[in-house]
Amino acid sequence: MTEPIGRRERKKAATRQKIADAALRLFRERGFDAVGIRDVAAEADVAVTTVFSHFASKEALVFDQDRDFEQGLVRAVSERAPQEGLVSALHRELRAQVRHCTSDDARPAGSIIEASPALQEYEKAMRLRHADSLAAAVAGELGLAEPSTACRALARFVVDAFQLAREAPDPDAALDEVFRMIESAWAAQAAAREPIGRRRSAASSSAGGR
Amino acid sequence: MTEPIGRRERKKAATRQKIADAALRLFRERGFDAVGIRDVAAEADVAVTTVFSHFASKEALVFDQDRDFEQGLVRAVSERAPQEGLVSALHRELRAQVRHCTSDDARPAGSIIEASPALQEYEKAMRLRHADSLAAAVAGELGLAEPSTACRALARFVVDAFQLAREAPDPDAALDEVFRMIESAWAAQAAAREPIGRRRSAASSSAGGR
DNA sequence: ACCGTAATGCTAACGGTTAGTGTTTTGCAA
DNA sequence: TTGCAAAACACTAACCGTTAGCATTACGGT
Repeated sequence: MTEPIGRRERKKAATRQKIADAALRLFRERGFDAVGIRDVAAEADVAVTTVFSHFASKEALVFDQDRDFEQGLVRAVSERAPQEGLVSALHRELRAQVRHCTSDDARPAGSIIEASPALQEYEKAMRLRHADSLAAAVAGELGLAEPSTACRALARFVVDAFQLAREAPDPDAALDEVFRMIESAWAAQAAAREPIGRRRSAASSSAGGR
Repeated sequence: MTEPIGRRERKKAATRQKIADAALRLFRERGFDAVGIRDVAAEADVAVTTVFSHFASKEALVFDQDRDFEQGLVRAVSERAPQEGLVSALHRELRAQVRHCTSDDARPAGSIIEASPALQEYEKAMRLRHADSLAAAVAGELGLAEPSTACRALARFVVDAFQLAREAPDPDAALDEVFRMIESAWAAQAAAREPIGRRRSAASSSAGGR
């Protein structure tokens, strides 16, 4: 499944890793803003253009492995248990993500981001793009051709919940609190859509396991 | 109230206006990305450094008068009618703002922003900052020393509502829809905070005038 | 062995932004 | 009026992220 790789791809991956390692090391030592792309390239012993052939931007050097977030959200809604509510599934997924981010401080990226306002801005913009993906996934789950306003709103709220939870002193409690609000908001939207009638297979009910 | 201004401040304001006008003219003619700061400076007949002494960035040249949004939100909560609900006041304010943005296409900023993805990113990041101001205002209105999680969530949701409404084919309807969700979310949060007891002077109820 | 191509390198540049350094203009007081 | 400090402005030169252009090397399939 991950074997048919030749020397070429191995070398490419090695170069990429060498760059990422060098960047992380320098960022931790001197801080994100005090390290130039040219420094990273020199430390990794590659050309500047090679850095940009592996990473789209300087910020992408920090958010290298952070594709998990977007994928996690989309999978949480598409692969959830048959009768589990959309919001509940997202609640569980985000609880796991928040814990992974806050507890695993060993991950050096966290401290680097906290030390650079520029990086925090970048992260927020990135999460907004994730919200669009989530909105599309939710719309698909509901059988809609394109995301409705309610889908988009839900997706935004969920991403907001993640960010608010991470900034809060007690992330778990904050996440639960915001998700109570989201749960209610989603229910109100569903009620307005179906005045009186049969419910969809997926209704609501907040996450249980704690 | 706006009189005790000397020649110095008048000249400074004139220079600022001259720069803003020149920038807007060039942006409209050639597009945001095709105009350099050096072009703007030349057109306004000032030095590049002077441009940056009046505007923090190239993007700020476009979002010059857009302090209205932030101020409007804060004033909507602080200067609302005594018995009007927080969410209702914000709903009314945003309805006005959305209409002002969508109808008043004469304002040249709108078309410039639509033509540049970079500007749209910048705008989203800007709105997030506005959410923090709104959260602080809401917290103050509730007698809290610092914004609680619920305040921050409400502020985020409100800003989300604005952006979603502007992107929607029917902005007014989308705004109403998202605000139904927000209203419900806020009510759920209030209920969780006061299990059973007297209500605050400001409760809820959605905006009426339409 | 051969050729197309992906990966990397080097140089130079573009555009936003800033530091350093003067020069003019303005407000204010002696 | 004169003198002076500060603000506003100009000019130069650079820094930094990013990209284009082109040369070179290493690899993979034929």
